Amino acid sequence: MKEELKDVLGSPRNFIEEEIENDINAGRVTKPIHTRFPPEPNGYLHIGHAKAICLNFGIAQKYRGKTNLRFDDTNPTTEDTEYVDAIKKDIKWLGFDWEDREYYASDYFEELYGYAVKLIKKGLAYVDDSTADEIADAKGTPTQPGTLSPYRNRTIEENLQLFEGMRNGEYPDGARVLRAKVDMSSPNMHMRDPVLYRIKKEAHHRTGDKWCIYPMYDFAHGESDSIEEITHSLCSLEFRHHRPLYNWFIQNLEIFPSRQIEFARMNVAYMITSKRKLMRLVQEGKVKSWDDPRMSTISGMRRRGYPPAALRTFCDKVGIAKRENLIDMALLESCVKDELNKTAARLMVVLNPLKVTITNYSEGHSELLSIVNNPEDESMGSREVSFSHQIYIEREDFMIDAPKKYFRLAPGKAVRLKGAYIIEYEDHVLDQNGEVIEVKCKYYPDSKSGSDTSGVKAKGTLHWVDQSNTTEIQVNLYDRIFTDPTPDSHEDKDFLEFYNQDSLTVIPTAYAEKAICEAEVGRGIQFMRKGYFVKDPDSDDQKLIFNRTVTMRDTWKKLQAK
RNA sequence: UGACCCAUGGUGUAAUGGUAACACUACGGUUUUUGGUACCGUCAUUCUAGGUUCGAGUCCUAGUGGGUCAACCA
Repeated sequence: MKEELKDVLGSPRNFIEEEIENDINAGRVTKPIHTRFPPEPNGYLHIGHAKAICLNFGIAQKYRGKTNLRFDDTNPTTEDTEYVDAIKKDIKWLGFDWEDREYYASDYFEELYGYAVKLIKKGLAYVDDSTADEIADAKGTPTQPGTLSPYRNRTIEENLQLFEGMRNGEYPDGARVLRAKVDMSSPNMHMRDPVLYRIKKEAHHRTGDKWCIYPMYDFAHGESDSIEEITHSLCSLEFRHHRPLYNWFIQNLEIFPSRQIEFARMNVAYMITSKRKLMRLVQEGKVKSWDDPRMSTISGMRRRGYPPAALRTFCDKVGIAKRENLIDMALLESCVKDELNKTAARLMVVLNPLKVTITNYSEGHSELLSIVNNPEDESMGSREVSFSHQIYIEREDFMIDAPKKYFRLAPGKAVRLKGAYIIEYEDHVLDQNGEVIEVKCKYYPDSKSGSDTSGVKAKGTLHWVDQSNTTEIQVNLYDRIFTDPTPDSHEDKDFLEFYNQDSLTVIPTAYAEKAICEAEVGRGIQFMRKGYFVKDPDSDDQKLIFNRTVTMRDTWKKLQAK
């Protein structure tokens, strides 16, 4: 193992890789590194899962090992096949492949049952007839030891018979449980005779009615790791206290010694990862669906337009450690912008239009101008954009009384129209309310983009759309969904009190250049000077809808604020 | 009133006993037919107090602060 990985060993990027390399170097692992991603199919994947997915698949990739997808489906009450499909879709979209290793803890129910029998036979497990409350009471508290169950000393034969009776459905739900016989006075609550099996006469999404007893997490998860010969089982910090139990099972069952390593889960400012709270946003109508672009679900971020590559570099840049953290959203957005800057085609869309008439450009005439699609990537070619006597510019790009640092259109000023000509202010028209409804300009015919001989200087460049040749689109402007970076950390307040009422602004009609008709769902586009956008899957031939992924960096806005 | 984990710039991560690095943010500046991008610059006596050592962010002790653990959830 050590020889085969010689080239990747020696530069661990975090404490987990360090531990893995220690294990390899010390000869504690003799097979290729094997990790797993173990979601429970009872909800949709979110940003936190993305981190776990990148970690598990990333480490296996680095050390030339494998990663299993394993559904931790041991609780039929909450789990469903619907989630299985959604989870698989999300992982694939993120760019990872579990190949043929799609496993289910429920596939191991028979084997797990055998393990339980083995523990009983070793005198290390017993059937307990106590009620849930009685068991909880006898458990003690972190500062006080628990007391022994009156059923703790049943004979092996009796336990075997009772456990079989549980499996055969002879007792009602909750009548008995199987518990491990560990240590009721351990300072670690998880070692105080943890429950291994409970009776639940419920249909399971995969095994149907075959079972009426189901294993608990501690018994199912670690043993599944062993069955799959997972070398390193990575989980979050709250499972630290489960580790002694995890190892106790391995030792007493004499099975493959998987190793559990815990890391701090990632918290991102303004994002929540509680399944229950995410569900409330949907149920209480704060968002439209699980994949609403404001949701921190993977499906939400996909619809928002975050490229999978950006999510991967984000998870990578965040790093792995064991301390509490709150990641600045700006880091996520920086990864998104960086990816989109390289890959997104540029287009001009006017969100809030203001008519501009080019007085010296003959009415009825029009021409096609060629504009490059992405200055960062020549291979993306160029497109034709039509130009004529009347165009739209952004309302905010014209001011009657402009401050000195304003580089846009204003009385006495000239600006460059991106890919077209330089125009200069002549006059403007107001309506009865004093609102500007039109600006009249002259253009410099010899200032055409790429062959400018006019010598006219224009400090600013504006995006624009030819009025006679536009496509109308709907634009959804998204902002952060909460007004507080950690909405669920306030003991005295419900997290929904921090719901951002302005998290969605709909622009029913924006004017886009024709090329927008070629936009594809999932492929980010830059609306020049306005931000990155992506076509929403609800679009159809009648109506094109675009979601704002993220805004451009705006130094003018900052300047203005001062 | 127990056990366990953690503590490095505004944020996140690194430095593996040899004189604090990288990224994001913020703030300056250069370039620019996107006020975008790119590029340059500025921003830390490593929670506190002792100790070990020629030398401590790193090891030891105590304190302080934060987190986790008492579901027939995962």
